[in-house]
Amino acid sequence: MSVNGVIAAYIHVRVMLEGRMPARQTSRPRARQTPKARSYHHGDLRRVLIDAALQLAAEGAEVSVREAARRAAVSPGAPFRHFPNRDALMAAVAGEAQRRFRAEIEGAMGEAPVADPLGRFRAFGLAYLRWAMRNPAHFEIISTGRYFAHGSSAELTRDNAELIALTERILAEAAEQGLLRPADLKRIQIAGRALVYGFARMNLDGHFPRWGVEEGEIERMAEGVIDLFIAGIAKP
Amino acid sequence: MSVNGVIAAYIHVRVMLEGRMPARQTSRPRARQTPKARSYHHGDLRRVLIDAALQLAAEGAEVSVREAARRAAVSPGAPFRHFPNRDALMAAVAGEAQRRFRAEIEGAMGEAPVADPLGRFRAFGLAYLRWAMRNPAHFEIISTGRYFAHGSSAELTRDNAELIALTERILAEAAEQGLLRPADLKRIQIAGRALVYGFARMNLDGHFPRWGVEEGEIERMAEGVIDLFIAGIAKP
DNA sequence: CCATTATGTAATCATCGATTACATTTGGAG
DNA sequence: CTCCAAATGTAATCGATGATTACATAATGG
Repeated sequence: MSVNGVIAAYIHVRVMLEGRMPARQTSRPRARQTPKARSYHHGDLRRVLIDAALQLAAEGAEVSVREAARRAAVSPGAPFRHFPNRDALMAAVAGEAQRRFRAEIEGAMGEAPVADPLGRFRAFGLAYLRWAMRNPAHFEIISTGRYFAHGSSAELTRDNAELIALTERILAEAAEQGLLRPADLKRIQIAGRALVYGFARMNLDGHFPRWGVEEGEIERMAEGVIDLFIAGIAKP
Repeated sequence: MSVNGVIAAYIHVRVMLEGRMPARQTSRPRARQTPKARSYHHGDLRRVLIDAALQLAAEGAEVSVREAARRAAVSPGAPFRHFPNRDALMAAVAGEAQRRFRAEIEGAMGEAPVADPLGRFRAFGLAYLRWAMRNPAHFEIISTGRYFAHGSSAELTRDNAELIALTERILAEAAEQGLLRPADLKRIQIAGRALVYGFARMNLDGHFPRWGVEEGEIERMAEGVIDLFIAGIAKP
């Protein structure tokens, strides 16, 4: 094993152990021709940290700053150059997850007929639940507010308000077209949201086994629950 | 300052810093006449730890084994004589909280007229939500399954199953009396639970500010949401 | 070209859950 | 009553984590 090999192995071990990438370049202090080669500065560490944290969450692992740093092959203190604390990182992660959530829902809404408010309402609920059940860790992060202070992610707040406004418009249309039994619209809106949120969280929090609902039945049950609710608010 | 004074001050500092209560008795190695005086053995540390943890949760603080030990004036390792790990402590805490939750709900149900299934269903939902909103930290612990492995608290599992069976009976009675629109009972049951669970968690997770619902309106909104749901499943 | 700023590293702290070896108490067998 | 074993608490220690500080290196713009 050459001297460089030994050094490389040493670096590898350190990377395995702690994820640190020593500043030492094996040769040529300035490798101009390969700007992609990891240099002392990372490139876009902020972005990479968010992605690493998202992936950690998706794997069901606990999101720790150090682990994200390890995956970015960077020292444990480096993330704090981009986020004042762990919560700020989580807020950024939540912002990204919420963006995807909103995109998914709005995509599904685009396929529902504009002229059918209750159909759109149903599509909203279904898209909401499908995403929540297929991205449980991300849904947890954006909904719980346990990982960072409320409102510390402007993106999350904005996208959330947008989704609330969307259901508000849909229900208003349904009411205008005389599709609803008489009831306070805000109450319907909140009840509907509580229903899907509660269903998503029952899944997330592992309640369904004790309700005797098998894994494969959950999506069908979600549909049934939404339909039950809509039948309850719709004019007979 | 006397020598004993110095020792007392030293002890005090250690208690302040780490919450440890040294075994050293200022005199009389065996104080028979006061069995309550803290001796080397604690008496019922297990119980005290659970209560300390419950109180920590109620204060909104993070529940840590060390902090519970501090409050019990015991060394950081002592709790592990009673709980194999942190999760086991949390499971015991959850068991205790769930016991209170069930007692509260069954108490409220006792006041509802037996002959009115839908009224009992409504009372169940209201009691559920009231307790959840007035004991947010306890509700969080018993519902989330984030603090300990599923099913590691037999008490929690049993009480939970009991509550599920209760709503099942109530709905069956309602159906027998012809009070319900035709629908799958299990679907109604799960939808109802998702509704109240979702509402409770929206409150817990701080969603209501962004829905424009003030603190004082929440209980009224809870009532409205439950009534909306019942009106939806009841035969017109 | 150089200085200012941005970004990463190294070293260090306090806290936490957990484990181990040791100390003290308690309770039962003889 | 005595003595020993089991139960229970203490002390010391480990590894992981979030966080902070001083320092090193790169990037940028006048």
